[in-house]
Amino acid sequence: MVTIKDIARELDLSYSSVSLALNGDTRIKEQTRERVKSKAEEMGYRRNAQARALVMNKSEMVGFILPDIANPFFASLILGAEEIAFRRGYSLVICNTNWSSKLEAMHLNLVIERKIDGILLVSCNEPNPTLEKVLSLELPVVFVSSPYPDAEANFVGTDSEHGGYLAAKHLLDLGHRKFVVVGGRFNSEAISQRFKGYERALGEYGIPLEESDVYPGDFSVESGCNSIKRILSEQHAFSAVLAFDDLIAIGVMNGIRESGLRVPDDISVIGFDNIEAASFSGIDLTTISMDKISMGRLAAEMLLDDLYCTDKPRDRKRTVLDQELVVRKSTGPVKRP
Amino acid sequence: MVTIKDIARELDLSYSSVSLALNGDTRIKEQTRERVKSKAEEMGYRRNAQARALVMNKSEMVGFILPDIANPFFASLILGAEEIAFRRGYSLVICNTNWSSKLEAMHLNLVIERKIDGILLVSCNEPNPTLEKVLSLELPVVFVSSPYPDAEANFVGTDSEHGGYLAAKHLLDLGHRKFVVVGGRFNSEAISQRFKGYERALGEYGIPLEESDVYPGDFSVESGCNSIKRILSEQHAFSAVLAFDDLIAIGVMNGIRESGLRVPDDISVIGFDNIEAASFSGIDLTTISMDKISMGRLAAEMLLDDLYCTDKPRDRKRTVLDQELVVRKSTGPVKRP
DNA sequence: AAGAGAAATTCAAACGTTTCAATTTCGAAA
DNA sequence: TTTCGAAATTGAAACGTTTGAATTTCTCTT
Repeated sequence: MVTIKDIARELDLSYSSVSLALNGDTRIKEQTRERVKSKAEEMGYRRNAQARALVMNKSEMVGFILPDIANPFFASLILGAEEIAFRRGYSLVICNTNWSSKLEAMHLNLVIERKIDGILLVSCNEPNPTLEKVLSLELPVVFVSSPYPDAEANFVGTDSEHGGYLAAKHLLDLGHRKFVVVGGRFNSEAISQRFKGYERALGEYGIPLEESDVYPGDFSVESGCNSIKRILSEQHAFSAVLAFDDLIAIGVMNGIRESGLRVPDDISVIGFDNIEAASFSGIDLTTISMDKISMGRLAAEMLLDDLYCTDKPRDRKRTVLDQELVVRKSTGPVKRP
Repeated sequence: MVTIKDIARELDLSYSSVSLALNGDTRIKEQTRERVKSKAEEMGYRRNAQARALVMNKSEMVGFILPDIANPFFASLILGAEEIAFRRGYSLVICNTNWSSKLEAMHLNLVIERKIDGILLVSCNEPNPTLEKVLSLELPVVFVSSPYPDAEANFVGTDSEHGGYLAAKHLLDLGHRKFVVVGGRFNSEAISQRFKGYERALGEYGIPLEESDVYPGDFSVESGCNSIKRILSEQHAFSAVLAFDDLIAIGVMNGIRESGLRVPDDISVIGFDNIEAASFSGIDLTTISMDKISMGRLAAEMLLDDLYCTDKPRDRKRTVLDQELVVRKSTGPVKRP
């Protein structure tokens, strides 16, 4: 491997000169700088970011730890974050926790060892002592999409409670009065808040949400499909489904149709996130929409901004993005029997 | 930051002992090892992977460079690769090229500077001198999904030509004789091969594929939708659409339906990749299926295996995964007028 | 021709590890 | 007690940079 020393030897310069020249320091004579640069080019020199990071105490990498890379919602977040990170010379280290706080902890430790400069985190929000420890470090962390419950922490996302409210309100406006809630893990803060939003809307109509109306599961099409089939087999009386995300909602619609019922004629379904698939003709899912790519971008920007202003007492930042109801064909007025 | 030296001072040991102890070297007395480890724990020591990488000349990171993180096909590849990488102690650095060889080159340079140990690459296959240079390096590279045209290079993917053949053959078997091909960039090797597969199948029926039957575009729903609308407005005579991937195919179906026609009654559509959305009820896309997560896993395994066997003359490896036609409801027999 | 001042370059330490040869310590055999 | 070998520990260099202080080399002035 070609190093700075090799170039120095070749050019009969000290290696500090070479380093300075390569970094465009004007203390080095213009002509020498050029000589160094072209020699470096010629010899195929590539600077060693590790060595650089060691002495400069920053790696220009950030970690993005999230529950499920393949979930289109998170994939969009990554896309936005990667764009900004790359534009500012940073690389993204991606870690998939598969909704496990154990994996979340392992990944946190791993990226910290790697001396990444900051962390974007979609936490699965289970109690996690490692995360506590990390937050007490000097290392900047931005929570994305799902906020950190207690502590003051940087956050970019939406007002999930409000989103949940919007979703439930829409169904109520259509005349629905009996609901089931499908999917999700309740330890996730974003999900708890969505649920609270549902409850608030229903509360305005004096409708309680019983434990038995709620069917937890994974954030996947398969899980949504299985849940709704179980629900239908239980003869639960309901006219509308509140799904915690679009994948679940799509699964629910699959299940309903496979059971010989129609959406929305027999049952209305509303999702959450507005992933691309929600808009496909044939799916046409009513859902709560937000700009996921911007969310990723803003999160990365918030983190990187934090990295630039070193050692100043950083104050906590919060960015809450708009969201809105997108009405498609999966919801309709309740059928009066 | 707590370093090895701090522990050494605290315990009145040399820092080589501490290093050895921390790495579980048996030359250090059991008891000392334990003492060091618990002290490290107590002081909140985290080893510095940068420093380690510098001296060991390996970073235990691999780069994954690909065209579009948010495309579900690629997202699945990442998921599989991340799983294996993490399991073996490696981190994945993700880079999005947005189908631009310029970005591809920039990312290649960046990850090499970062001293990643190897590269997983879904190349956009445009001529790329930087890539040439990288391949001449000692650095292991595995091409994923889309092979490197000329050179002998590690590859994990499918036989795209065969896949293309299967797709076209299916439509021919259904009686279709007039086709349009929608989407994709032809510089991508995988796409060229799919196209060749189409041609071979049509060739068996003596049907030529004219330039005018082919509508290039992006790998996106939107692009597919726009293309088909243009095609329909041109009054092109055809009964079936060969789409280069599922997103395009879904867009095509959207466009067809929005134009008041039916799939497959009026026009049959076949995709490629079998992304999850293809199976959603309401989409039901006939497509060519392959195991994308396995593809990601195998690629990572191939790369990591290469990293372990250092300095042996590595021979080029190829893994070709099976693929199969999945018939759903987007294709049907041609309607005789 | 000397000296001042600026410009250009170099020195040397530092970043936090690993590693292997060298040294010290220890316990037991002679 | 001495000696020997094994066990345990240490020293020192190396990895490839950056950086501020120190030094050298110029270029003018006078």
